[in-house]
Amino acid sequence: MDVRTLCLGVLSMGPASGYEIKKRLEGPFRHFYDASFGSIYPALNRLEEAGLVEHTVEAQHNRPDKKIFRVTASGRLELMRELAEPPGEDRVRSEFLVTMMFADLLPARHVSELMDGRIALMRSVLEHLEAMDYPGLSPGKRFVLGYGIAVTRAKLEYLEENRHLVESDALLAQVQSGRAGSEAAD
Amino acid sequence: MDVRTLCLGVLSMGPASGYEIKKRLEGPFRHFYDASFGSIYPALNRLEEAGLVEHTVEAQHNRPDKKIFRVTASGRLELMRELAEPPGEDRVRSEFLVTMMFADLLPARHVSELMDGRIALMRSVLEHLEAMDYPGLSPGKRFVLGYGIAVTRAKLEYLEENRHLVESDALLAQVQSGRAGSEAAD
DNA sequence: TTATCCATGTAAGAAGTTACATGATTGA
DNA sequence: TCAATCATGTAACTTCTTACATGGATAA
Repeated sequence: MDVRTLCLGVLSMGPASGYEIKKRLEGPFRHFYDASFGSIYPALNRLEEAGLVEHTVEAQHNRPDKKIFRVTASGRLELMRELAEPPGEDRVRSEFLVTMMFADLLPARHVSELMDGRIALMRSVLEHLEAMDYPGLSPGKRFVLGYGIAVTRAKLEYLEENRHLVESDALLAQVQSGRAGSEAAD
Repeated sequence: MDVRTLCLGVLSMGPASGYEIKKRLEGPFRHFYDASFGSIYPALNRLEEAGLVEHTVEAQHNRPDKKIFRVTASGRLELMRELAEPPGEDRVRSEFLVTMMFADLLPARHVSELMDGRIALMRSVLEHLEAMDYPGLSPGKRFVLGYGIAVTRAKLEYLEENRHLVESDALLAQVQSGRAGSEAAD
């Protein structure tokens, strides 16, 4: 599964331009898949070459024409074929967690600031997700959205309840073992 | 932050060969960062060129020599510099969630099987993580491990309590609106 | 005045994966 | 007998990101 399939999927929910696809990916998708314009536009052109989507042109005022893409019949088949394949493993890359893993190498103040920022971020993500939950969502969207909400809540709770593990303990441990500043400072 | 930094971080917790680094990344790291041999070995060589790590050779029986890497003083400085930078956004790519988003395009039986597999996977991940939680972990490791456990539990609970959203409702909705098989069949 | 939104696209480059080469040992 | 473990490494390839090009309209 790649950006091509993702575009096919988004288009299966309704026609859209490349620009709109990108915007839609910033909705509930955002938290489990991302794509840039630089990958979406070429993906759409390749999908069209393969006959999986087609487009009509809509004129714009002082702007490049808008290309509205639609999935073709064979595009729908191809999407189902792709979705029927066993999904690959999740790929996660969190620089925040890597940083926390090595929190004892950083000044406690810095760790606290990171933690504040992270908690604020999780709160805003949560608000954002909760605001999307209106009646009329497809079952798939509702499921995935609920998943995002549940996971984000768990993260937020965990951060609030366990930040002390990396904020004070690490520094205290250093002080107590007399290593404070011996390697890190200056 | 890339595989180079990650290797530097792993090595800051103790000397290791490339092979061992890979194994260690399959511990608590696994769930928020991944790297293959094809990226680790070149990364180590580049780190060494830059003077951030150095290695000693350990002879093996009928095997390539084992190269044990250690972080140098400037390597530690570089690691701290990297960790001090604001962490980039999390990147997540979950084919499972994409598939669930479009669950209504798939046979309900298939969705159920996917769900069973996913729940089993989450359970084994959870067991695996819980088994790692022994006294003596660094605060950073404990924090990150607890995070993984909390998030995995939340996922597991959500899946168990909400799988019905994509297993029965979607199909029922199709049947009820008389669209069953009109597009998907044949 | 500066940034953001709209709108498409290309080109260069980064980063990483997969597959291969080599090969003995150990366990199922 | 087949797969996995240990052990390092390279090369080809895929995939995606970043930066650029274009440019009017609108909001801060």
